[in-house]
Amino acid sequence: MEKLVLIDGNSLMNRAFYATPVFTTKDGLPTNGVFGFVKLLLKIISDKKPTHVAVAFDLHAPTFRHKIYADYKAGRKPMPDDLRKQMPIIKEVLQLMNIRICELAGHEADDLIGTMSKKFALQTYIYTGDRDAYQLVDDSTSVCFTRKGVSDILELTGANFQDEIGLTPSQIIDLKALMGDKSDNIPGVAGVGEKSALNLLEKYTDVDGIYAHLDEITGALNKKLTDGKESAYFSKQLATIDVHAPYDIELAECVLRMPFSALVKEKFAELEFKSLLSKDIFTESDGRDEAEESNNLQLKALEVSEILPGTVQEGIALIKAIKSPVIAAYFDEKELRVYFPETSDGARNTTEYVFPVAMGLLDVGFFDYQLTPILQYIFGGDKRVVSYNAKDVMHKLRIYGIEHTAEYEDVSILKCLADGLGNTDELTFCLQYYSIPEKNKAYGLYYLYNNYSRELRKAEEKLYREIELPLVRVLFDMETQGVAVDTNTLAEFSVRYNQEIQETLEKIYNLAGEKFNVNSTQQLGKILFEKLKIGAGTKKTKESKSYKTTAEELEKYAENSEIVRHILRYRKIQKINSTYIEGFKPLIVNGRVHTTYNQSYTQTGRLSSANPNLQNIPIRTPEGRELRKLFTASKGNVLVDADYSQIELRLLAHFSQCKELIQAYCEGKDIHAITASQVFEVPLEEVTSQMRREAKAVNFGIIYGISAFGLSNDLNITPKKAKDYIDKYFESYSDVKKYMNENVENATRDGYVETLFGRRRVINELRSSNYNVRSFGERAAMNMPLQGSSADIIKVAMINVYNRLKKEGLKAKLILQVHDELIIDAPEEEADIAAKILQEEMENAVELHVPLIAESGVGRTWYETK
DNA sequence: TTTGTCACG
DNA sequence: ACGTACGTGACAAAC
Repeated sequence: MEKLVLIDGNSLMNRAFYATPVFTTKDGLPTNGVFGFVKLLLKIISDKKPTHVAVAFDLHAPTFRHKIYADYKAGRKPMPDDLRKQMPIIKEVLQLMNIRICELAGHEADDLIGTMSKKFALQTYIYTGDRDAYQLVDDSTSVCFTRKGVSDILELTGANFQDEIGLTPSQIIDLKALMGDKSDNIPGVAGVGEKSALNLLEKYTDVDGIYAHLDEITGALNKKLTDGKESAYFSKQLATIDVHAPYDIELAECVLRMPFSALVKEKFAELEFKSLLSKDIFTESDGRDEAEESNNLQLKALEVSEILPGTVQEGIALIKAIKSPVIAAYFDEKELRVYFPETSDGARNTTEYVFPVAMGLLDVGFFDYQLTPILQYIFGGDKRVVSYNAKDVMHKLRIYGIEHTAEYEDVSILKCLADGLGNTDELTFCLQYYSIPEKNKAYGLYYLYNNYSRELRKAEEKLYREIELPLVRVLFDMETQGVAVDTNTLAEFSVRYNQEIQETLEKIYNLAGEKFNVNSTQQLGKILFEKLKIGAGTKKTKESKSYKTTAEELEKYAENSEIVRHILRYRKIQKINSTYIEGFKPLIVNGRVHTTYNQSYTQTGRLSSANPNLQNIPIRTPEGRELRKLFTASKGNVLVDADYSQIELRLLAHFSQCKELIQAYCEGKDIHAITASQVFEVPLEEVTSQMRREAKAVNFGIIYGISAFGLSNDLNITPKKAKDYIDKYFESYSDVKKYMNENVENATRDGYVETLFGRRRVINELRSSNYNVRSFGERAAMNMPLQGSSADIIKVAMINVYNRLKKEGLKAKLILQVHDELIIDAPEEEADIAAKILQEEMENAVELHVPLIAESGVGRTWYETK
């Protein structure tokens, strides 16, 4: 059967660009958008097997919509530079592929697609990330809408459209006519949003129907519709895709010719699309590259063999017979998938085994009880098991009561070390990137494990084996242990805060003369600056409607305005209540909260903490700090806490080899006071607390990759004055200046920076032609070695503390990490030894040119440890 | 899903 | 002439 695929080139390039990690060729040309687009195109071809393909693009020229509406798409952000550069490349690739490109001055890609879909009478699939195309769906035309970047595709057909969307295709136009479209700057009817638009369409079918029955609609909505009638019809006109565009094209021009010529392969090689070269989509080459052949073989889909519960004994036998020391195991709610590289007779295994999981046993566990022995054999032995997130797997096994003695490999962590970017990707995304069939998840894990392992340099290998992998178990135990919460105090706080929130709201409503949602920055801005006119206010952007209402901004009016004082108070207690009181309640299990540490997310090597985030519990204000009373030691225990003193500044002294700083730290001097004395040119004895405070801000600024504007903002001084401070600082500490300059220089040359232990972060921004983007890259380059080395060091300390507590047979357990702080939950009689261990291991985690100092405290609650 | 705000190191 | 401090996560509103 003949099938036509029509692609919205601009839309999918945009999606692909944002969904694909940034990477460039050796020459610094960004290619991620082209790569993502080509991947998607190949996937579409293999999924749909079309006989005809065309890709439509927008042209820059104004369209007929601009002619009737000058502001059409006004205010839309311009295409990012890095994407714009890729548009000619994709067109060149398409030309080489002999795929028809469609463009027409005065019309958008949508119009050409609509026109072709109506003109050609064959089954048609439209691929786009733009919902406008929904209106084109009919019995022979489907719209395939890309979601989550491009990884997920929603196919809307004439048959399922109504069920999926709740409207008919033509009602999509009416919907837009009513609610407008911000991104295209289509006005719609003022005051009508999605909700009322949907209601209206359900009752009256379309815009004509609504206006024919306007008398049945009452109240404010009637007025809005009456006032907005003209705008509604005008918007409808703008929203309607022109399916009769004057575009002269024959179906024969769109024939898809496969395989692609060797020129396409050459182009892919030039663009460094290595994973695409092995694909079976090119004309026969002269067979010169044997390695490519074998690579191709490896990437072909494996057989998938299902082991059903009835034959579970076979499954067990299979697992027991595995020879390979390394096996890959993937499992989720639906299935357990296993791959091992070597069969029992020593041949390369080409089968992936699947154990379907019976559903409907969700309470006890989603594993069919028959799977338990299989999991036990996999994870209870002495194999190395490859997984994507080992800690997560360990938790699942813990919940289902399976002993897990296996060693783990963690592909997510490997990936993050290998590519020097924080890892935000899911396993399925990584598989796509390497053209591994989605169904071969276990084989994919094994492939990725090998692939990323090979990519690691010595330093990263060491980081992985000696720090990240051992840390997985430490974090697993910390998460499992959890932190005790004083639920009585929590209940008291809850009552108190809810009461004060109500009282404060009353006062705000009274002073405002009306009720409104104080949480809404939009409403708040209007009340303060338009109704009450407490001052001019600051608009966030030039033409934006909304005023800035940050605490910093409102403070300016607080002295003269009672309502502002109440609002600031409301903000503060509402934040505390929603995040740290009400927000915590659902996360308490048996009186404890169990955070989840993400080990492969940040760009610097730090951990992050979520559900709940225990790394941002208030401390900076006395009132917020009270919340730390909620976090207590277990019964009969105390909390032992230690935090590094100025670890990042010490690392700066170490890296820069700055004599003055090193000496100051070796002698245990007050570094901020010394900085103050240098910057303000006064003897040390005459440094005031104000001067010390400002010098402290300068020191922080240095760590962040200082700028005069940043510092001036922080200290509320002029940029000029801030620049003086910085100049004075660098005059006094010229080694620091030299270090920072060299650091940025090297980073710009190499494209990455490194920590003490060789953890890399790739910073593509350094090569941007945009000043702001580049400046950001430079600051990040200055900061990462400091923040990242600190993260490396505390990880070492955590592993050492963990091992020592174990070795010395103590009951004390590590329970929290807050970047430069560790907390142990210890029986009272172990408090002293735990504190000693903590301090020793933190201070001796690594040897630097300056001493590392950790200061410890003990208390019943987190509040008391300081 | 994105934006604004605010909590931490 | 531009518009920023570095790194995170949670909540509520708005899109």
